[in-house]
Amino acid sequence: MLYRGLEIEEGPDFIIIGGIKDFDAVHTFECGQCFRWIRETDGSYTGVVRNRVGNVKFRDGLMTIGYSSFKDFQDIWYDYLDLGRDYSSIKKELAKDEIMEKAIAFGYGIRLLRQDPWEALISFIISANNRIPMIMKVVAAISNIYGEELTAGGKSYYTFPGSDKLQGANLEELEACRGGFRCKYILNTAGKVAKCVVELDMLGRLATGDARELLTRLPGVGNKVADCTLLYSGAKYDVFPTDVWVKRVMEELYLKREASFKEIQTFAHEYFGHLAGFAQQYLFYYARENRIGV
DNA sequence: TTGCAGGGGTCAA
DNA sequence: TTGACCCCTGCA
Repeated sequence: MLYRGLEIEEGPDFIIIGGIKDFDAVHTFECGQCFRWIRETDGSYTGVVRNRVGNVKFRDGLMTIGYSSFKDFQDIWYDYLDLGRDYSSIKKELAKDEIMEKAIAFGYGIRLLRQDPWEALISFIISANNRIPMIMKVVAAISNIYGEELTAGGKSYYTFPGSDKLQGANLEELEACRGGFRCKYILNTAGKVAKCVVELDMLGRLATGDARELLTRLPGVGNKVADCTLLYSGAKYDVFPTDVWVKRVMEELYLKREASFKEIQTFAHEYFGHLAGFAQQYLFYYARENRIGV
């Protein structure tokens, strides 16, 4: 059958999708935007989105999503994987200099996942002064303890717990997830989100600056975490999350000198405009994998 | 084997 | 503007 220009074939416990361009599983799941997709030995990735488990494989232009039905594709995967967006035109518009050309050629299959803003928020609070394998472990531990169990392929998976659930956690128990000094941020942020002091669902409707300001009211959330939350939940694409890697690559390749975070933000805003978020992701992946500026 | 630095940032002084 | 911060890993 045909769904929004994609050819879908439905199996007993999987679907096959044809007609997807500009996608690569490694690029998308390992470019640093998400922390819940586990690479399997066959090169596929298994993850939990909302209350569904999925196993994504992409080969020879065909995507297979295991543990999923066509309805799951309509309800979750199409949006989550951002399949409705024309990345070819984005890349064409961004590849206006040699640096971006290289970065895009390197991470040509990156798609910005439209993650749950709450999960992205907590994940990036955990990312502060931390490393990716560690972030993944902490997010998994929180899900295992506070999330709900799902079963797929004879294995257990866990949903990411909502703010209502996490706000009721006690600090000591949460600290068993090895989040360290970030645990108190998580707990306090969960309380504020559960009480709707900050409404995550309305972020997309605010001006970018206002959305960022709102998020930074939450404990453990500065500009970097706020921008990651906005970008990786698909709320805003004109942000340019600037961490040490992005700072390095911008200094080395564009500014040709040391620069402050604010200078880099200003440059990115003017140079990449409404596509700044996409540019950031290509650059980050390129810089980190090639250790640029180290 | 032990010890020490440092990591996708944020907060408080 | 500067250090501390949990916890873990890598490397002397």
